Amino acid sequence: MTTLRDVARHAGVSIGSVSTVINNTAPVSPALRAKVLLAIDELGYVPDAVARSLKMGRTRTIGLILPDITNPHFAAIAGAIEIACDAAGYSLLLCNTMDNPTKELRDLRLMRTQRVDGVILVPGVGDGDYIGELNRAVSVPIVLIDRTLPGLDFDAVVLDNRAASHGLVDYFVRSGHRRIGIVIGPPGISIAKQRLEGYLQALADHDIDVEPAYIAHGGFQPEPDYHATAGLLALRRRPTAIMSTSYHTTIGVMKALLDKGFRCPNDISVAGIDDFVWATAFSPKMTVMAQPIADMARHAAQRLFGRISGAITGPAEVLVSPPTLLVRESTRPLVD
Amino acid sequence: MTTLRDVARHAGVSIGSVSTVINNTAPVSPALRAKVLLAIDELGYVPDAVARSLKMGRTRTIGLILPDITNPHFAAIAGAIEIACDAAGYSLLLCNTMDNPTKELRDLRLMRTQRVDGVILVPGVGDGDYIGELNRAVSVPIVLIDRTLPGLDFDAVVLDNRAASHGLVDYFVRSGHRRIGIVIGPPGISIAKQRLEGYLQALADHDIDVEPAYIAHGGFQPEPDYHATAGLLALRRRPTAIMSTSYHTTIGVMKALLDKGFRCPNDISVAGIDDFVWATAFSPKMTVMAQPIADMARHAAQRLFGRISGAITGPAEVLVSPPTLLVRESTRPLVD
DNA sequence: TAGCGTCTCTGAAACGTTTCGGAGCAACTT
DNA sequence: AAGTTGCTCCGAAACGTTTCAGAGACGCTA
Repeated sequence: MTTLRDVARHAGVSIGSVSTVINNTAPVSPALRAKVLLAIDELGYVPDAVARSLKMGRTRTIGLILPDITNPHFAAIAGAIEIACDAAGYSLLLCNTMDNPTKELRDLRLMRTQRVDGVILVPGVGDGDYIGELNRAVSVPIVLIDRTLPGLDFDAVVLDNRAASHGLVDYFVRSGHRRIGIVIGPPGISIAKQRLEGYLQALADHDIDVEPAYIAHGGFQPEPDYHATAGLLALRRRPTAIMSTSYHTTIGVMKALLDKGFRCPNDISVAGIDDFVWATAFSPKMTVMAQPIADMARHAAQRLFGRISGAITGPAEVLVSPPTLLVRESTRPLVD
Repeated sequence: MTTLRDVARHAGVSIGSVSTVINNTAPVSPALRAKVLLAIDELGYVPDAVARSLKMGRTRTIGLILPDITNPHFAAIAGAIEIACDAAGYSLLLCNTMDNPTKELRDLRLMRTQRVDGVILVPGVGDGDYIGELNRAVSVPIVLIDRTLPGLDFDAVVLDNRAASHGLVDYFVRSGHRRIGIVIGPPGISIAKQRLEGYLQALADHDIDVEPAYIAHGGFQPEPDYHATAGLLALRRRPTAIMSTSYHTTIGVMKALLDKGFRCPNDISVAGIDDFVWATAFSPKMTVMAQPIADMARHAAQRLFGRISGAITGPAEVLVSPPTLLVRESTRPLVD
């Protein structure tokens, strides 16, 4: 590995001068610059970010901690953040928690030892203990995305989850449905809680009594949500419409319908939260509440960069993004 | 940020002793250990990986460069590699090339300045220039995954692409099809080339003449592959079966069928390469050649770790993994 | 008692940068 | 002619670790 010293020696100048040329942090004579550039080229010198980070006290790296990169929803977040990082000159350290609190804590600590300049975090189900650890664990700016945490003032950018499920219920009701089921995730996760609240509020707004059996708890995973849906379908008076509350949930729901022999939308209407490229490639094309996921991720990244640079100060802000209803073919008006 | 020095001072011992305790790299008295551990705890000291990396000459970080994390196929790779890294005590630096050679080169260089210990790379369409740069750009072990590069001896783990498309054609022929179309990606990418070869070879093996019009070139992206498929469907004597050669391609193909009013498999059979969770959640459930993607990724990671540690030496090896045919409902025997 | 291992621990050098006080020199001002 | 200013460039300190030669203390043997 060739170092600054090698370049300096080869060019016959001082180490400091080479550094100045590389970062052009001060005016230098054309002659010096030429000599240095030539030496760099001849030796194939590449600066050492590790040494640089040590000296500068910052790594130009941010950490991204999310539950599961395999989930297209989080992959979309990761993709948008990577682009933002690239544009801003940051590197990206990726961690997958698998919704495992222990792993999440480990990842958080990793961020600390790795001295990242900031963290973008999709928090999992953290108990009080976890939140304390979180506050302690990281001494750099954090911005939350997608999910949020109670009693924590971090910058955050999230979907208007209540509006999303409220809107879905509204749409169902407008189409004549009144027996509306929901497949929802674990209540420990903020979005599950909020999406359920939106559902309940919407029913109340439409003067529809809540039927507890219509609320099926899954796990935001295809498998448990499949079974949750199966439960809904086995009901004597089953719902005429089901709302799915996440990408993975939608897979579970649709799989259950297919396996149990229900046609969608003929026998039952389904709408979900989260859009995806293949939502229009198969039958039925899915009616969904789409979230501006790329924008949200971009915004989270910008906010983090602002915090890091000090351009943004002041109290934490949470940006709530509005969802968009995309009516397609998995839903239809209820005709008696 | 509290340092080793702070801990040492607080515990009333030398810096070196603290280091030895932390890494227990030499025997120390119980008393010393206790004092140090207490001080670490009281000060909330966290070791600085940057300084450590500088001193040790390695970062315990590997780089992952792939075309598009948003593509579930690559996301699956990333997920499996993250798990392997976590288990082996490595951090993961993620880069998205978007199949842009310029960006890919930039990412490669980033790996070098970041002093990662190794790189796992899904190479894009690189010309000769690129390969030279690649060799020069990185001085650490590289292992290729998914795609490969001509005239480059890096460790690699790839699918048996010829067998995958050959097997798909075999299956179609066994089902009575003889007019078999293919939607294929850009020939610059190794897997596109190999998958096309498998297709051609299989046709030859079955004594079926190649119909050039049945070979539709897309881009391994939903959009161009949609149009490529539309071209196939507009043929006077259109294929009775279409094989899709990637995840994104399958989306394009199925979307085209849906939009153009063809029912699958009734009007036309479709089978693809790459399985995905939602392949069984919608209609039709897709017949696919699945690849053992998680195993492949794990293997790539292990191979890289072995190269880094020096446990693996010798010439580059490429591991070719066999695909598995999963017959579902997007294909059916041809009845005349 | 002197010499010698053994066991702990200390202190300093080194990793590759950035940064900054100051040296050297030429061109001005007075 | 002496002093001042401005422009380049140099050299060394510092960032937080790891590592290693060696200092001290202790118990043993001869």
